[in-house]
Amino acid sequence: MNIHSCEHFFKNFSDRTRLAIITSLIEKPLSVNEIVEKTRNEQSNVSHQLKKLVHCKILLSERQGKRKIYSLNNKTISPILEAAFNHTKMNCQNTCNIQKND
Amino acid sequence: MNIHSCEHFFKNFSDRTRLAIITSLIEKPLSVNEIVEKTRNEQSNVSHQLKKLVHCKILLSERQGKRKIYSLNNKTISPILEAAFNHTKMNCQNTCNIQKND
DNA sequence: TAAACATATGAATATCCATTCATGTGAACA
DNA sequence: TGTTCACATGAATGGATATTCATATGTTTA
Repeated sequence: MNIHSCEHFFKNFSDRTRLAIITSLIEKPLSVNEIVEKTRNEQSNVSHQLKKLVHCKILLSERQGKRKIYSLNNKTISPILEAAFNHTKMNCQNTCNIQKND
Repeated sequence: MNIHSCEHFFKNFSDRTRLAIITSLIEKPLSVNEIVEKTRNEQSNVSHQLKKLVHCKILLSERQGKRKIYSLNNKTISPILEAAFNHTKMNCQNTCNIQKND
């Protein structure tokens, strides 16, 4: 097994803003403005990052009037988040950690 | 669920050299020199990246005489690679793709 | 214990990319 | 149809980090 450009896929998870966006969508789909408010990032920055996440189909988007609703591509993304969470829980207690309810 | 520094964990997978190192170890554990040869990267670069991978316990290491053998922390890492492979197979046919047998 | 082999490390730099700013596009509603 | 709301985009830049180079550390063997 060899890798060509899977790095592009993983790169989406390796940035604080994008991870914040991803986790903000775990509960339910949100509009851009809702993501902006929930993650407390600039709107243009959020849009830039959303574009990358959609490109790798980590997120799906759908227009609703003026708004654009983004959702997690749960079928394949949840297992990755689960697996990553499991790793950090077992190995990275206080270093690289995903925390609940903060 | 909110994220603190899981980005550091994922960052390990988001670099070509580190991904090459990781996949070079899927089949079996290897020494540094073997990884250098298999991935065709500079020895010092490989060492730098190995350090990061070990820090997040993505790899484990064990000294054998002069050599140091690195192995995948398979219990938790395999599921992540599997899940990522599954995502790219289903969604990123020609873009962000993990390919088998080069 | 000196030499050879194997790996690690620090500093320098070169590259990449997240973020910001300014502005553009698109949809709705008065 | 012009104004407001919602989101996207291009260019510029500042900061992070991969890579390289030179050298250090650690391990074995002659």
